[in-house]
Amino acid sequence: MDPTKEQTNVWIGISLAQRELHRAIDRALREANLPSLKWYDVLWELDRATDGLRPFELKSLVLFEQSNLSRVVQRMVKERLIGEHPSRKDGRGKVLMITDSGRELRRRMWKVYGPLIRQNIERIEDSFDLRVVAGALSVLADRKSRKP
Amino acid sequence: MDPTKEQTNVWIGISLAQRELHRAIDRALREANLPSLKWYDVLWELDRATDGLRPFELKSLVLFEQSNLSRVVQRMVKERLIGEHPSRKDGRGKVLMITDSGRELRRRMWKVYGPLIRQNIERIEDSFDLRVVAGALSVLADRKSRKP
DNA sequence: GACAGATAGATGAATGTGCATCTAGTTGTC
DNA sequence: GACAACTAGATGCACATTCATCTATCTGTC
Repeated sequence: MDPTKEQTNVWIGISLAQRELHRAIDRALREANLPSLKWYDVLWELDRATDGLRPFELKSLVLFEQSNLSRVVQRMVKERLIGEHPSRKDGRGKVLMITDSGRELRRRMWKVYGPLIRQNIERIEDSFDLRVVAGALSVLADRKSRKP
Repeated sequence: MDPTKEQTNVWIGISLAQRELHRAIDRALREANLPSLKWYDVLWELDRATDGLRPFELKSLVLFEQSNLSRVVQRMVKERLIGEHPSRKDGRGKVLMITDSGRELRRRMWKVYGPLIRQNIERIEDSFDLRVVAGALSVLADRKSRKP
């Protein structure tokens, strides 16, 4: 059945806001000679995960396509930002760990990325409760909460 | 300066929700042998604009890169979904108009797209006010409201 | 009205992305 | 323990996207 006008507006809002901000951030990173947002996502998740992550785990955190993640990882390994170690538990798999230079790159990227998040999101803070907005979005991002 | 935790959560929510829903919708369209969401966006804007649109106007509605829009339009013209007419007012430009078969394709796409919007967004409706969420997002999507 | 800059749109080359498919290893079931 | 079904990850291919330019036209200023 057709969505309501409000439902449609939420979806359009998500689409356009993401397009606009993503582009602004990626542009700023590029201008600072830094890699793109996707690499940041990977570095961030691996930096948090103290025991490393399997690619399939990483994939469900960052919501990349599997084939795409596979190639991103290859490039990042080549740049020595992350390291690969064969998985002890699963002969098919490997464990990804961030390297020191990966950690350092993430920090440098954050110096560009962080302020842009702040500048952009704080524009709505006076009129809207960020916790409400974030709460709604996090439900939508969660595939598991979808009905079958 | 660093963003707050809530600011970051909003941005992450936008990113992940968009990635997840966009992929689900594009997949459903592909399974129904229909073109991707981007084409829908173009068809929709041209269907609303009774006098047609110049590519640069369309671009600021759908937030595509100019070079990309230029090629998307080329493909859609080749498929006879939209028509090009030289602009009478501006020798550099052209005016895009949707064709009947473009209108019809949009209707068929909506039959897949619409229900997916509904199913996904209505999941948050009980807990959140959609007008609030949409309002916040629309501010973020609007480049003009950004401070310099 | 001539010229400098701005704007509309197209395009070559490089890169990214997605789907389909492949291989290798794993888990269950009998 | 053998075999079928499943999962992790890689890769060929086609296509989409981006950046950097380019051309043509337009607009403002003197």
